[in-house]
Amino acid sequence: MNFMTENQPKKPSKSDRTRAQILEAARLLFAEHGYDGASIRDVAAHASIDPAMVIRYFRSKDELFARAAVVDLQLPALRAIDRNTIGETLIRRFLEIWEGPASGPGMAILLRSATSNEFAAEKLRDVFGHQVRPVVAAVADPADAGRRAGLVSSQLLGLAMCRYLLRLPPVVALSHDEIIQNVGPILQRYAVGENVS
Amino acid sequence: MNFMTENQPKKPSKSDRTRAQILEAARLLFAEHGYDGASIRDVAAHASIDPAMVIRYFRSKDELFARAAVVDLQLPALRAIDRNTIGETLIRRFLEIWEGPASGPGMAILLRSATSNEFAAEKLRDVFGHQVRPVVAAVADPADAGRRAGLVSSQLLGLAMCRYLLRLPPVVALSHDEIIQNVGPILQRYAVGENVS
DNA sequence: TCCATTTGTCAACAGCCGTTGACTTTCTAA
DNA sequence: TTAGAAAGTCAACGGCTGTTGACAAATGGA
Repeated sequence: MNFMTENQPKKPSKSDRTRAQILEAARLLFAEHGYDGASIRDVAAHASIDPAMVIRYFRSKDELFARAAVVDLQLPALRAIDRNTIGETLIRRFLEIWEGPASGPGMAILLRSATSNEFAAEKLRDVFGHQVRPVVAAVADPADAGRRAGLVSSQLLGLAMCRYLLRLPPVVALSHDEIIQNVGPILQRYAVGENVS
Repeated sequence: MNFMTENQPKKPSKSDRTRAQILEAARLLFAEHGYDGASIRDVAAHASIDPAMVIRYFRSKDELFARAAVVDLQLPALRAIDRNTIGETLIRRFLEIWEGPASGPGMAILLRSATSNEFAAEKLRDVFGHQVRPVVAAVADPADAGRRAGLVSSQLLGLAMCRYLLRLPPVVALSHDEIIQNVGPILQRYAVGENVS
């Protein structure tokens, strides 16, 4: 191990390219077939590499999944949030995350496996706690932030499930504008609207 | 095969009990660990039976899953629906389905596996098309029924995901009343409220 | 050029899976 | 009581899985 090049991003050595190829193939297959459904042999074949190399570069399938399941929602900075348009802001960002050209399949990876893989579930709860919750907390009474963020997440995860994983035809058919105009106000209400008990 | 007793519910023969035990164990394990996560050997052990018996009674794992994944939401009869309270009606029924003492784990079975098992996904789309959609169609313009039912389902599936499968703490902590009062109006709006484009 | 490190190939391992068939035990009807 | 069907047991199969170690090729600095 050459520890000197550890922090120097100068070296795009051959191994780095292979490593990236494996990770890209893994992200694609994990997103499409879930943790159990995507075998190491599948990933290797998709990256035109030997299965043993996958283990060499990432120590195990679990570690490969952990590396592949990194999610950064890049939600707006807390200071820049307008509480009057938080609902629309969230649903627009949601569409970028799931359909935007620059976004990877990070959320699909987590959501696809979260129902049958405890690590993925924990990671998803983590995304909620560290990325979604703070945004809601910035516009609502902190005492309510958890409940409000939970309701927001239930709507957004449900929409993602129906549109991208389950592919429920009427939900797939919705245009971006329809989604924004129908779901935006709901998120607005969950985040800062009237609430109960 | 004794075809004469086929339609006579008189005979609780030994085999019928075993068959029921296997099915119950299967429903429990499929609901908890998903299709891939629940092996036939697990089901057999849980039913205190030999794995070969599972195959004898149900011809294959796929067929066992198909028998276990039967869902009847028992939504209100179409004629009996009040369009002014459809939102509250739906969310109350939702809580009964998922937490009521008489309800089985049917929906959990489907939802747990729908992200990585195409049969479960298709079955879930079927429940939407044949059980949820007609109810919404009974209270809304039939031309909009699909879209409206889709939005309703996105909220309900998302809530189920967060509360029962992902177990997001703030969503688990919600009381029945909180859920009814927060989500009910949303479903009401999706089902019969103002809509766009 | 030469050698050491890196990168890649190949075959095999142990384990779990769904499924099968041969066998024994238990029950039931005549 | 006895023959035959039903119910249950057991060991094994082929296949796929993650993972490993021994070996070969390629690479790059001296």
